[in-house]
Amino acid sequence: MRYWLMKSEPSEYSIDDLARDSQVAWFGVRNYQARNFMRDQMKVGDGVLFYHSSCEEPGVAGLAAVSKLAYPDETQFEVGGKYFDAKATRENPRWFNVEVAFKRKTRLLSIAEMRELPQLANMRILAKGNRLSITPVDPDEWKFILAKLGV
DNA sequence: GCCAACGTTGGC
DNA sequence: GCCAACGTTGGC
Repeated sequence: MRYWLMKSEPSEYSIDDLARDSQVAWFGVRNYQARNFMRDQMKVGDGVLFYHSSCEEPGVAGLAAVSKLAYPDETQFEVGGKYFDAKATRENPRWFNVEVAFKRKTRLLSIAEMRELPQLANMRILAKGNRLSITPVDPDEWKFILAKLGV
């Protein structure tokens, strides 16, 4: 069992949206590293920190879990769509997505607060210039964050 | 296979 | 809205 942090812009899809939907396909990822995490490493049951990015108060907003193994991202085939990829074919898909299920909303653990916690100093999300939308989380970091959030 | 140019990300 | 950092593209 592994742990992950997944970014989403709340104006696009927030923790409240996930609470409403219960489960969501994590489509639209167009970065190879993030794709590889989903395709090669994420397993059903893995823990997910749901992170709000590009918003007024960025930070961890809730918890989710991987609920379905990776499969080809349907949006790569949608001609004219935002996520269309002309080089992808059904026989040889390029992009994949897992699905994640809602666990719970938490108080916001802001990036500012995270930066002040030495236990989290090595998190990818805090590294300068980090842009990866999916990053692995250490079991120790996961435990610490859950304790911090009183979960 | 190099690398400059370009587009995107995302905190501030 | 700014801009640093990064990934991708494409000419050579």
